[in-house]
Amino acid sequence: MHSKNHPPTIADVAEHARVSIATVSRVLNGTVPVQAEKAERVRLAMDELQFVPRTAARVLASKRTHTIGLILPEISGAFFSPMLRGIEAQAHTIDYDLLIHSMHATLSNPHHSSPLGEHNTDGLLVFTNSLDESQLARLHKLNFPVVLLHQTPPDSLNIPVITIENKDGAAMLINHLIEIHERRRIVFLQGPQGHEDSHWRERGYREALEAHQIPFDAALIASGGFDDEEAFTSIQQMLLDGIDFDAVFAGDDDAAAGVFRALKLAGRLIPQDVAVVGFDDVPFARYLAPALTTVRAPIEEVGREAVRQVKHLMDGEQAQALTLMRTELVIRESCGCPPASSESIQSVEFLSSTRR
Amino acid sequence: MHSKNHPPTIADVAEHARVSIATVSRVLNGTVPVQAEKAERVRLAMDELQFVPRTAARVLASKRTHTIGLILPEISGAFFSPMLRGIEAQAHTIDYDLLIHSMHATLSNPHHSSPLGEHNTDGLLVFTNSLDESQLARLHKLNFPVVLLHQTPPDSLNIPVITIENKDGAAMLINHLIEIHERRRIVFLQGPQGHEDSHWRERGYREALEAHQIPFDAALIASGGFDDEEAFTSIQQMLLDGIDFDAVFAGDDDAAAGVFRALKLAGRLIPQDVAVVGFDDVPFARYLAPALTTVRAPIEEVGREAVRQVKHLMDGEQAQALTLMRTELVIRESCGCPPASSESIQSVEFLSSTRR
DNA sequence: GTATACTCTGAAAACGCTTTCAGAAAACGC
DNA sequence: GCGTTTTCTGAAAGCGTTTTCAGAGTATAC
Repeated sequence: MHSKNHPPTIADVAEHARVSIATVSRVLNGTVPVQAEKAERVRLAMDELQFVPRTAARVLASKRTHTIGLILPEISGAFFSPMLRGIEAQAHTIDYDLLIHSMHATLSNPHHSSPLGEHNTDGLLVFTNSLDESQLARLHKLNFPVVLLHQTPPDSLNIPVITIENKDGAAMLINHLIEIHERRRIVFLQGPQGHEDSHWRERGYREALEAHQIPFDAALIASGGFDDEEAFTSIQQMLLDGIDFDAVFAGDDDAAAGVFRALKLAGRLIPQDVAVVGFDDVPFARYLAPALTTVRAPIEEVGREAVRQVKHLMDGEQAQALTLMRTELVIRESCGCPPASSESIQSVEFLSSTRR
Repeated sequence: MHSKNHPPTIADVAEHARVSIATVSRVLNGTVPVQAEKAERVRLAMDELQFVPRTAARVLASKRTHTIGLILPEISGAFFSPMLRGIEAQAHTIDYDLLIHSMHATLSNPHHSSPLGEHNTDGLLVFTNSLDESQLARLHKLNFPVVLLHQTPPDSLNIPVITIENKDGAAMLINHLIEIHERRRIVFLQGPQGHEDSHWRERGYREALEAHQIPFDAALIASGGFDDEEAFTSIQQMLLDGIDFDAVFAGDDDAAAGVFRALKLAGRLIPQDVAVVGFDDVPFARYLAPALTTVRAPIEEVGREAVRQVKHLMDGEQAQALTLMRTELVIRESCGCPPASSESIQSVEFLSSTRR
């Protein structure tokens, strides 16, 4: 027989089904109607031969990769998982593959040509701090579908952005700290250099201060890097420097965890001595003790939306220039509020009904 | 000029550099020496034309995709991020792309042909509970490079596995609970159905019990799903059922978090009333209160090693049939131990030197 | 019953690379 | 100097699909 040990190609299927390869291709893609009987023969042949079309050949011929690329600076932090989850889920729904590329090494070794880009993917999701302006400009000039995550594009380029209401979220947090808990000396821990989320959170922080006539004090600003270790070190240093503060806005939840550790190690009570708030509401935020007051960012939804927008672009449609997702204050205990009433009532009822 | 609006191909470069396309290909891949002067011309032309080789064409011609596929059941939990980090980093180091595919939707819709596999990737990393036996068998028969993560293959197939010392880790935990903290009624929260890590952890749990002549009590086994919500519900139910226990081995750290919540809600003190231990030592484990005693699994290293092994396979070499990574007991406070002495000493010193 | 319009089909031309093959040129051995 | 290697190079043949093009039937309109 023709049982070569090569995997079957479309030609084998065609021969087996006594049709042309064009017809096989057509039933494969459903592009054009095929006579029912022949279509059945083809389907049968594909089954028998265990035919799986070669992606590369398809891509080469059709010029579409059916793949979305995701570029991020590095894979770390509690933030990352929900976001990828959203992206992957949505990509899957629209039947696209997902190619992931982190820049951690590439930056140091720039000659290492990035394989992501206009020929491996139909569209790109670019997380903040991953690509520099010139690279973005090049892709944009090529009219290549790109969507930015948590990063507004350089002025000249109108690349769609998905991001969240950082400023409002931060302001809500700081307002709460000032108005409800009467904090005045609030530390802000900045995120990584040039990180836009951090920029806007700081903006919200400053505006909230200003709105309450609290003068801005540069001594209360430090670097947290959206990372618990860095935040830990920063707070330790502030303590060492004898800087006086009664609250910390940690920049994000990961950093908040580091703040918790530094404060506890130093014997400061949270929230009595120092209130601490984070940002993102990552899964573990509720599990810090005291439970972390933070701002809920719809991380997973950001991922989904990004895929939706890049799909528009890939389909040649218009995409939304800016998608700004609402954030929501999540009050727990690290700000000084009592445990959520619903939970405690439930707790009491639960206890009374179970303790015999 | 010949400034078509199509992106440049190897032919354009060849023309520009006045050489044949074969020569261009050769300097591109460095397969065969090329006269220095010509090579330079080619490189120049590539630069000027901003030439980027089409991956699909390369793949089709060379039959190698330079891509590793990762298949997992779903993207969730704190465990996921470090693992992906390891995989991505190592893939990057050996200059491979990474294609990610989660099965969450595919399972419900099996006709949705999985695009990962023998034609999109040169090798596959398969996380536990992602592919069924028949699919594994097919890939194995094709001699396709596959490495399993946290899952031993069906008997007949000798597919390399990377996993961790679950049984020993669990036993260490239980021994500690019994010997140091004199716990006798230890709950075990199982992971997802058919999850091998869970199986071995239970094995370790049972053996440790047996070694101390503590009878196994089926009432102390419940489902935790490696997930905080599920663990929360399970413990709540046990409390409701009036089951008596003095410790919980949560199956993994995510579940441990859920256990914490259920216990606190019910007013049980950790570790006084109930000791709690987890497994994995995910980043947030140290931030639970009390800090979680757990077992450190080298998650990131598992990812790296998996890529190394699949690389061997892809290179036609032999791979290690079983890679069993050592786990390590991480004693913190949720078992009943005092805060780590090194930390508290440091803390005291720190305090005394900073408090003026 | 013929002209016109559809519907379906196969041949063949891309798609943009890698790789084989054989030849030209240069280097070497004696 | 004249064969014999060795080194480099270009022509051309794939790789396995999709897609265009034109043609063969078949249905529809009159």
